[in-house]
Amino acid sequence: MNHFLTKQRAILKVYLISLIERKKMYGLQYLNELRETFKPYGYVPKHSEIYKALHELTSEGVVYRTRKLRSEDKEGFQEIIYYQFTEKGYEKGQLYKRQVKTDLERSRDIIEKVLKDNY
Amino acid sequence: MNHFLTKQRAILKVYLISLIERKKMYGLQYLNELRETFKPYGYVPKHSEIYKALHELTSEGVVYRTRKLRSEDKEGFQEIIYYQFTEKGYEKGQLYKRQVKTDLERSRDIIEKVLKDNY
DNA sequence: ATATGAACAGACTGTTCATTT
DNA sequence: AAATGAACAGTCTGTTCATAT
Repeated sequence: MNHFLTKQRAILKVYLISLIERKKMYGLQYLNELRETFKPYGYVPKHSEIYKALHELTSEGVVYRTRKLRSEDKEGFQEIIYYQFTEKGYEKGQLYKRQVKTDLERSRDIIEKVLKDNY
Repeated sequence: MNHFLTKQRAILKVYLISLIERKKMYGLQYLNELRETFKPYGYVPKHSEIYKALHELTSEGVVYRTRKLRSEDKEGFQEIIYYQFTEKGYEKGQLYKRQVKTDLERSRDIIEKVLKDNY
């Protein structure tokens, strides 16, 4: 494993864990949240990335999915999928976040060093 | 162009430009320098990355190559390739560094935000 | 073993297509 | 149009192979 800067997938997963801590949401809601989050930085997450991140958290046993039918006024029934922590999910999520934190700090240190060394 | 964190190729090119500003060197010398630089961060640049970065700087007209024969005591003649700025190379290099600086600062801001938002 | 380079493979991310309501 | 998902394509990086001294 060669380390450079933190991968975007890891960062998205950290945000998703934090969001799931607060509120049970579904895919496109997370997408919109995260697009708002990164708007000032010119980074626009793609929907496939969010879904892949959610799928990973699911297969890693951090969260589980519940299908629900969204009954809207006009439209019919649209199936949406909510995510929440499994029994051990919260702890697993915290562990993952801690690991990524170390990686983020290392990345920040690298960037600081690059700026210091070259400018 | 979607922006997330700065790519390692860009960072290596910035370091190479800075190194070429100071001293005319050849490929594996840059590699060793950069391995020392990133040693504390667990990142070990690969030789192919350095060569690709040098090739890019060459085809972008920032540097040019000069072949020299290294006559060592025991060994025979090993051809090595030195890099130095073209006529407009220094300026081009500075321009590139400025562009990457903006990107590095944005990346640092993103990482700071991720740390602030999730921990 | 040092030095350079290219070919190939794998990982990561983005774009497009498919399906349903 | 909103929502989910998968397939496919492109890019970036790492590993391996080739060549020469």
